[in-house]
Amino acid sequence: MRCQARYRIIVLDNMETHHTLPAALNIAAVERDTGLSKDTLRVWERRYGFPVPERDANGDRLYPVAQVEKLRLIRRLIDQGRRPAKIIGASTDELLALIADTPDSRAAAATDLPLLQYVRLHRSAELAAALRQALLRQGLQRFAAETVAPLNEAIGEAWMRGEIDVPEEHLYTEQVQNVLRGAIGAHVGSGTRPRVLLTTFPDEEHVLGLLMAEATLVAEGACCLSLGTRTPLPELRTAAVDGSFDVVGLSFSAAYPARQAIDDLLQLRAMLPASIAIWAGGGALRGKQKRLPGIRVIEGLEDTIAALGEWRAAPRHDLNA
Amino acid sequence: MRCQARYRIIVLDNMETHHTLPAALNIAAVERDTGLSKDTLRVWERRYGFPVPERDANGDRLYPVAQVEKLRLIRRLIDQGRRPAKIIGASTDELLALIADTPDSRAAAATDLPLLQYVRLHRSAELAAALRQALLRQGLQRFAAETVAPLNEAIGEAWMRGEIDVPEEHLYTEQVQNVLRGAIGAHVGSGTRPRVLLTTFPDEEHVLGLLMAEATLVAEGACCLSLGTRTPLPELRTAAVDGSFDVVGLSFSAAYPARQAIDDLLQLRAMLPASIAIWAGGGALRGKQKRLPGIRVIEGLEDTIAALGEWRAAPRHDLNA
DNA sequence: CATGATCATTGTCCTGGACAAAACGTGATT
DNA sequence: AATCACGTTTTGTCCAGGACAATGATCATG
Repeated sequence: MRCQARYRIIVLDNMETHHTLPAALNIAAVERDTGLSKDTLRVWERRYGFPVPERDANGDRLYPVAQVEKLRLIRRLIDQGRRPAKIIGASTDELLALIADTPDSRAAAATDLPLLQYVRLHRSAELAAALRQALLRQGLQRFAAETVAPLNEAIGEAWMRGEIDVPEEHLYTEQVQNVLRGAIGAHVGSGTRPRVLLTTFPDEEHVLGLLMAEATLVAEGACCLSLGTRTPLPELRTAAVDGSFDVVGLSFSAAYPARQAIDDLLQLRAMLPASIAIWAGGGALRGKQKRLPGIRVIEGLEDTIAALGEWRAAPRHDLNA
Repeated sequence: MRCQARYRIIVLDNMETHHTLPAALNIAAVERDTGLSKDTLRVWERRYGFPVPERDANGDRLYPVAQVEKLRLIRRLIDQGRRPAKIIGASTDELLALIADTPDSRAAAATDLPLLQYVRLHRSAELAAALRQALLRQGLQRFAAETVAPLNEAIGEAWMRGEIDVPEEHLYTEQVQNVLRGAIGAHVGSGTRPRVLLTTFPDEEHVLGLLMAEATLVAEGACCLSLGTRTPLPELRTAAVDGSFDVVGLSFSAAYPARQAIDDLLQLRAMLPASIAIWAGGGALRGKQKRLPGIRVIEGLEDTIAALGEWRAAPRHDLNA
């Protein structure tokens, strides 16, 4: 089977066998590293003349690392809203210039956050200590809203501008998870209402938004159960109904296509009984409330508390359950 | 763009619009839900005559949920070592019988674990409380080795046997993460040696093995930095060298192809200076020590402590760094 | 029994064509 | 100025069917 070896890399030894770096990646590895599907990579080659990979003895594509780097830059710019045809012909340097030209100067201001510097410099111990200190000082709720949320945004923007890379983002996510999960675990609070089931749709893998929501809700005395990311819709329905939950909460990162988020939410709405509320929040849903009948759009972390208040103030819920 | 809607589902309204369930999934959704690639799905249809999806107005495949269910069963059996041609013609009931026939009767014994029952019954609060209690009773290290590890295995086997589903596994993973990460965060211990960089390769997304390793190491006074899952090799190299780590630790679930694990590890070994040790553990590597020169294979959690002892007893490390 | 050669199975990659959904641009309307 | 409606262009995914190498299975030999 040709691709059973899912991470096949061709190594070209230059002089010695020490410190060899992979010189070319097969199409599956490029798909993983850039997030561009194999079909997209092939159709770009056909249409725009880039990338133009080498071929191995069998005629399979082999992408030099330089081209993969450029693909990564292009991917970033497309995520910012640019279109492939406009940028794919540019040189690597021009692409870097485009990325640096992001008019979002707020990012530069946010750069002053000392915590962001810890991320940049890989100071994980200091980062963890500072996060924990902020948690103690602010309490769980304000910690999520006033420390983690802005930091999240600053990291996202730094990522867009290419100022941080995979390891920095991973490190950040790990440390925040450690702190948030520890704090969430400390709040036992079972048996209270409402009972909220938290998760994301199958194509959404970002976990921090979910954890922040859970932290906020738990701090307000709700009884939360998180299924983590990527729960298939039918399973989500079963879990919500069988567990007699009051609310299903969904989190969407800004990268999630808004249109798909709306479709998926309406689909879920049709699958769940009306007695179960649906709350949905995150970047993909800003200002989409009117298009989502039967769904409470959460506009930011503070709004979570408002939604909770509304639910508790609502005339009647089956309290005999 | 045809697949920009990555989670397109065709809903057939039977009578009312309430409680509609998706009747058929497009090929991308099936790929996500079953883990079988689009190419594999198409080639199976060509070769074995299953699955045989409907077609939409455009000629695109639409897989009825019944066929997706069967595909999931087939996938499970293949993961157990069966071959597609032998089982793809069987009926759903016959497949279920095959799964139930797993000779692994240890799973039945492990079923008695009370914690596993909490997972089965979605008793998340009780599960969390029991985990926390076990942690307090046993301490972090024994908790990882004597509670989490066996539970992990039992869950894995129950999954293979089809006794638990996506939400149960997610719920379990979430709760264990909450407890483990809280405990890991409590150990500060920076500045000690060795400095260990923990992560997984890009195709490995299971996080629990990594967390268990981190818990064990942290409890022994190592200075751990986890990058979470899926770190690309070049970035891993950079992070390890720039952060002047003594050890890079990799975790492999049992589902990771052993051959690929070996290739990837040797590749990493060639990329890192000899002064940085590589430790690798997890199901995919049982008994593979001899094929991996320059890599310390960790045979189980207890062996982690042994490896740590060996490292500390080794004649000389650059202590002036 | 272990080991090596032969054969069958199987997953991935290839080419080149097609199409619908999203983005864009334009002009009319509030 | 915004907002909306509409035609045009761009773009990502899907399709068919052929090919091949890596893996597993089978069988012969030491």
